[in-house]
Amino acid sequence: MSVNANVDFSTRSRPTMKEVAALSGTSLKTVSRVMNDEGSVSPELVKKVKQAALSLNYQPNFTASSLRRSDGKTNTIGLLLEDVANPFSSALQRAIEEVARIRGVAVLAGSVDEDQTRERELAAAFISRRVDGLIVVPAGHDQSYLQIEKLSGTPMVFVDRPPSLLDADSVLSANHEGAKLGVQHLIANGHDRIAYLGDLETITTAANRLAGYRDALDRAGIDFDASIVKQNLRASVEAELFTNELMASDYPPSAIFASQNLISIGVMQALHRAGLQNTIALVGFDDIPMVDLITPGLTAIIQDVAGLGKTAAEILFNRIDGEQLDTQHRVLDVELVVRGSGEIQGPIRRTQSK
Amino acid sequence: MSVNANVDFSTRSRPTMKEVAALSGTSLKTVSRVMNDEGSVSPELVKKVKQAALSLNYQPNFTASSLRRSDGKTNTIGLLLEDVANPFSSALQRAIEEVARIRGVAVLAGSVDEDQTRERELAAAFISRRVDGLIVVPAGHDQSYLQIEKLSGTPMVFVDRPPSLLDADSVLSANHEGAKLGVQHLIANGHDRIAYLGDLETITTAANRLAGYRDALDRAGIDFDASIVKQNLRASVEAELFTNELMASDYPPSAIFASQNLISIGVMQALHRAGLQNTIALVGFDDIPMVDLITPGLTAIIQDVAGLGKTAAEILFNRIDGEQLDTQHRVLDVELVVRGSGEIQGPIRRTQSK
DNA sequence: TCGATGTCTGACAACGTTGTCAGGCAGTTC
DNA sequence: GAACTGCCTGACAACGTTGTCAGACATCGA
Repeated sequence: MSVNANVDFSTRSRPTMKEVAALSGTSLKTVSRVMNDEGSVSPELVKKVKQAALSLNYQPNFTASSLRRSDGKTNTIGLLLEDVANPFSSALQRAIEEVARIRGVAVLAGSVDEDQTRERELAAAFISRRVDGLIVVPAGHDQSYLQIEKLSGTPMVFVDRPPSLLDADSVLSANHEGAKLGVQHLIANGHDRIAYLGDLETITTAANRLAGYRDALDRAGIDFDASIVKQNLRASVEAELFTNELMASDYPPSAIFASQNLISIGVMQALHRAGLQNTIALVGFDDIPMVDLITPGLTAIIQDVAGLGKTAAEILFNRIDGEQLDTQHRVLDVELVVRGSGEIQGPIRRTQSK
Repeated sequence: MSVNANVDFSTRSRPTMKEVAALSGTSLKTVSRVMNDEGSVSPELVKKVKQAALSLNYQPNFTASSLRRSDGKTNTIGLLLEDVANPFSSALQRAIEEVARIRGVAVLAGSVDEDQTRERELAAAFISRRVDGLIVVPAGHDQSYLQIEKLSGTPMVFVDRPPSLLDADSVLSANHEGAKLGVQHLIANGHDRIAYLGDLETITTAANRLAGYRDALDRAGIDFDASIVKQNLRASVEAELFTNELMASDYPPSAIFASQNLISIGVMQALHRAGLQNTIALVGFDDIPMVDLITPGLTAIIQDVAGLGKTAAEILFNRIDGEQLDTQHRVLDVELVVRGSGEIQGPIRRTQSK
């Protein structure tokens, strides 16, 4: 029984342990032991089995293995992202992949597109594949459908937005604080008429940022003026148009706070086209890639996206390892990065800072 | 035997068909039939089974199912990308996801980071999970390790770069043609001293772009000058530094061709800092997000990234469906987008075009 | 009334692997 | 030489599902 049997791979289906056992003249179980480096196999047999496996080009079937193993782990996790193509989601995915890779865990990722139905479908697709855990940027406002799944033992961590109607771990950015910080920065630079351009108001993150904006105004004794606040802007173009409206109005603001990067882009576009980029101050939430080619640079509140992903992954893997902690709620600091657009002076002279 | 039995989920492990069968007073096989909508089950039984499944919150185990099913499909594909976080990769991922979603196929994605070892490890990780197919942006220069896998029946499609030492489908952009087009555009605008700043020369794509550059020069009768050609630039900063060097040299070029977006950014940064952005012409390969905020805008050769992903996914799924075609080699057109930086006139007056 | 036909159902084996257990064998101890 | 130990090996069942097949039952036609 030669180990170097000439095998025609082209007609062969994928070999199994059974075939490796037959070729090496040993039993299925011994092959399994060798493949899992169990150590209780004599060196000669190990060698024979490995040769046979090599000559058949045996590839272990991890799905069969995880079905049988007592831990039942698939070494696969699922990611529900807003849109894998947007920079926030893909940076998150990358950070999570980094942690997963060290543990030999593969990552299933999918885009939810702010659609509740897709969120549920994707979650179901991942669950039916028995992922060891889920990391979710929720779109809908009801994650109770995951309750039973969580009780069935699938750990899950929410990122960027908290879960609704479900008690589960979350890792968020300091949205309220960040927006407050940005608006206070504008106030400190002499502005008291600051527009707010925001995302879909149903997104918790967006709501928190608006609250931060209001908080900053309150503390400075500035009245909230609904006429210079616009939410539910879904694209750069919408932000651009509203900025144009603002600038054409009787009493335009001297500064703008943009709650999100697509909105910052729209505002910048409008200001540049109107030649107002050095007149109207702007602070944006979220960074924009390559923003330093533009003058003035965008003063921005920057999230630690990699930190969000890494933290979420670490919590998830701790849970997967069986750690029993109370529900975790982490909030990561954001940072104000000064680049010029936020330091354009407003009409009011003050020495106050922070 | 009530179907509405009160079950304590918190201590329960995930229910199986067996339990659903027990609760509904029928057999395992009948449950299976109901779950797969096989139709040959009487309406009353269907109802009973569905109620039992619902009350236990039964979730099918797709991995067990695919182990047993005769087609053996996991309805999962694997993506080997350069880096899930870069815009090219994530746009590709998104386009592929779009096609996969329609078929109920989930997507495993991982970053290879131009590292051969990671490429092989990731491929092995996906193969051991028995993906139905692979889409690969190869990093190494030897994909022969996938030969046996391909013969074992796993379809695979290469994107952006062709496979080496392996006969397999590929979907590429017209890199040679695109670079040629860009350089010819500069020549048509009066330039005859055009620098070339390029990526790692070992990447096929980069090599093809350099060849396109040389081709355009040849056709215009311009000599190749190695002193204004620099390859292996791995970051924007390196491109920026080399641009500075070029501009400080005795005989600086009047135009630059940047073979890739990170390089374009570096060049733009250098030109802006030196105040030369309206003096030195620039054409870049690949688009840059939000490039229209910068003046002059970047004239660029733009790839149809979504098209690459969609085409690759379609070829892959055709193979998965068992289609037996010759190896496919698709090349997608690229487009020259005029935005200003490439139309800065050079020293030579010509009326020649194309 | 009988066999033939069709519809629905369940027992059983199987997918590729690992957990459990018992058995064979050599070495050690009394 | 019997009893014990430890090491190595393989038979068997099991993970959760689906393919195969045969059986139960009802219906139909002659």
